[in-house]
Amino acid sequence: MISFTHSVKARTPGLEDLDSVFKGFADPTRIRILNLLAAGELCVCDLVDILGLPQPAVSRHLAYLRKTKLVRVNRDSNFAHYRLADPNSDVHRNLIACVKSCFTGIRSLDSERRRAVARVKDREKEPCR
Amino acid sequence: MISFTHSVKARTPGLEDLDSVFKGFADPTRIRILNLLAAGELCVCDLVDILGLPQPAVSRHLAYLRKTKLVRVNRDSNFAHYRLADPNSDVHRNLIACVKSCFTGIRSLDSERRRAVARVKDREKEPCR
DNA sequence: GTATAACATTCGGCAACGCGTATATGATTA
DNA sequence: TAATCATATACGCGTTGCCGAATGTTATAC
Repeated sequence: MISFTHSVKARTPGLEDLDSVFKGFADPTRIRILNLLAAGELCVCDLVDILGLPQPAVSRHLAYLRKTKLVRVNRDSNFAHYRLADPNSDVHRNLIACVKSCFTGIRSLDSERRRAVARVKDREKEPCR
Repeated sequence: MISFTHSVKARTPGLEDLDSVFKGFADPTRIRILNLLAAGELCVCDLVDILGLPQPAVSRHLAYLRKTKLVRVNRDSNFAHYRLADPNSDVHRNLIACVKSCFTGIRSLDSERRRAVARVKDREKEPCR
């Protein structure tokens, strides 16, 4: 018998799913990344630029976020465009809503988010240089 | 000059606070504990009983949850009664709401919560044997 | 005072994490 | 083909997290 682990809708979420989602949020850098992606789709170079962190650090956290299914990638030739994944549980949905509303008020996140919004807007005109 | 680190209201929350809250949720056992405490106040012996884990394990996770300010204790002679702490940020508030609503539907959590509700009710009549 | 009960803390080991540095891969450009 | 750019992964290392077992602490019971 084949188990369709991809058909998210079919499976009732378990404790492991919850745990995984929260672990995705359990790091300040990843919180910053999720906050930036709340602005829209960004490529790794944008994230590196705004976060001011070494590229491998960002890439590793993105890998972690991919594993926990909190983000998804669009690969366009040699650019990787990341965005928030569509939530697959109530908790996930709630946390994404949290990123988009509750996170405002944390000063460092606010200013970064503004930069992300501007960058997303730029990308609409000129796609990643 | 004295810094009133205790007057929570005064300080605008930072990234570290966010991180701390999420780290509190980043473990399946702690998620289970928070889920149980959503039913009301419980003593350690109740938690040990319902979780079916060794007492030191529960105690250590409770210490962690205290450190992250997600729970608070009432010590009554030789019993320790734990309850969810009053949220001190939007994110915290949102996550507690999440515990009370979004967590329903995870089967293992549901059944444990029912046991917790019953236990809380028992305690109203007969306070911790 | 001794025993016991309810919790908390410590220690030792092991796995997971986060980071810096270096390197690999794959597409693009010269 | 060689060089370069964007991104990912590997390696080594210090840190943190979790667990079981043992021990501490405080209060009640005998």
